[in-house]
Amino acid sequence: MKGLKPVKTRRTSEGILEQIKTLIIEGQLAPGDKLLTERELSERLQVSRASVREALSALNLAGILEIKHGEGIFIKRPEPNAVIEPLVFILLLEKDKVQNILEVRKALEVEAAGLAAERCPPELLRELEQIIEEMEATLPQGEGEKAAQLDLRFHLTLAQASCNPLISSLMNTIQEIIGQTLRITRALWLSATAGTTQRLFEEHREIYLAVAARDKFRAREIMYQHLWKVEVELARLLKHA
Amino acid sequence: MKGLKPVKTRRTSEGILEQIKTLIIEGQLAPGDKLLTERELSERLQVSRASVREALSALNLAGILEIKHGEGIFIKRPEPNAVIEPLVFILLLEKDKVQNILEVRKALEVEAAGLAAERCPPELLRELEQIIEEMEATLPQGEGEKAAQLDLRFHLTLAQASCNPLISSLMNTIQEIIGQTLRITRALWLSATAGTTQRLFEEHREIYLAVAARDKFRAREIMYQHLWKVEVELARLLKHA
DNA sequence: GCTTAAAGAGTGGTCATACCACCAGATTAC
DNA sequence: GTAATCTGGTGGTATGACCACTCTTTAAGC
Repeated sequence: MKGLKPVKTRRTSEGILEQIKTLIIEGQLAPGDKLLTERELSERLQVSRASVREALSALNLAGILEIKHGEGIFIKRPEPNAVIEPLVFILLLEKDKVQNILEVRKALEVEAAGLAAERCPPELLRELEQIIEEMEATLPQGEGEKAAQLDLRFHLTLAQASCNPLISSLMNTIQEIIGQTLRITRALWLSATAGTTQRLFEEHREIYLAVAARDKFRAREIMYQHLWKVEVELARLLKHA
Repeated sequence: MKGLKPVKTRRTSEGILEQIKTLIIEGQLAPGDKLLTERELSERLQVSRASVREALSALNLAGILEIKHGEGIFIKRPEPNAVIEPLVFILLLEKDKVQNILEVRKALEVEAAGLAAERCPPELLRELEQIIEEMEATLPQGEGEKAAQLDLRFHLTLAQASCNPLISSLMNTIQEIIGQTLRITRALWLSATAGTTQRLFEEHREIYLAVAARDKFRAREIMYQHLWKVEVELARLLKHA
């Protein structure tokens, strides 16, 4: 029967943390709020303090709670970091699955490009223009730290210009994961992209111009082609690494 | 200084779980392996069993360990589901922002359609074909439970056909969240989609045909148009709800 | 009367011990 | 030879004690 899941909550600590999560999801606890103390939870739930601590420890690792020694336990504002750590852990163990995360990134970036073309506020459009100008100014220097920084700035600003905070958060998360886990030495990457700086710049500029022209289909198409080429190149590098 | 993070490991249980994770990342512990017992860990690490249990509880929630009462503690094979739970939590907290979730779904579905056109295995292509046939057979019945089930099956099978387990898992999750959180009564939805069943069917069929023809750009384009219309319609409904 | 230091209360953190419940393997009985 | 029982080892939970941190209150000194 689809939709039914095996009953898996069986440890006392699991029951405790499910209740706490439910309170948060239902809005009865909001970020910044203080949770009951360990002793109060223990009393209310009729369980030992050790079981309560196990549940709180798990929620702490999951980034849901912030525990302050001598002060109390506070609800954390959910942030991408809560998703990053498990993802990084998986990617560290299954490095060949980087391709999967790159495809998710491509999906989100193409959508962001289209939405940015629809919604980009003027100040972010100016910021994109400025990034493109800086990219052009650094062309004679070839690849380097500066070019990489500008590339990242461009993509993250575009995600922000989508005016969808979920996409923006996911993009921030994914870019950080990719940055942390790709096992490509800088020299290898730089040698691989040698001669393509001009092309990358032109593609970035075309994305910007499509966004500026409010042409969402063109923005999507160019971003798709741009990232498809990047994926192909990275797949080639990974195969020979 | 970029790359440096505040030293945050300070609780005994945090130190324990970091060591266990390091053993796994370095390959000294592999999925399926049995971890030392709680009492052994307590002895080796010179900490109490309660601290060990706190660490293990956290790793259990994170999907890294599998704890079997009376048997032992085993290393789990990492799976995308470990990522899903924190992501689901974030999505559930921002469920009021359904529009944002729908845009993330559109991004993933369009990418899945393109990848499915490239990679769809024959058995899934046959399954898609069968779903399309069942859709055609139920057309005279109009909207209903059957049509909704077929719609969901179509989209989830397409996600599976992308051969990207991350996309597939995310899609499963997002569909479930959308199903849980959309504040649209069934009657309202059915009345809103009255007269569009034929169009929805035709769009699904065109997506299938594009996938069958291995035309990834067309698959992407039709999926994009399909979901864009759904989003527009839902936005209209939400505004009047 | 104001400032500073100490005390107190409440909080989270860790530990030791005891006992329960589950599981797999070994042993015994038929 | 097979099934039932026993045993030892495992995870699960509880209780109580004490430590360390933080904030508030109170008292002492100027």
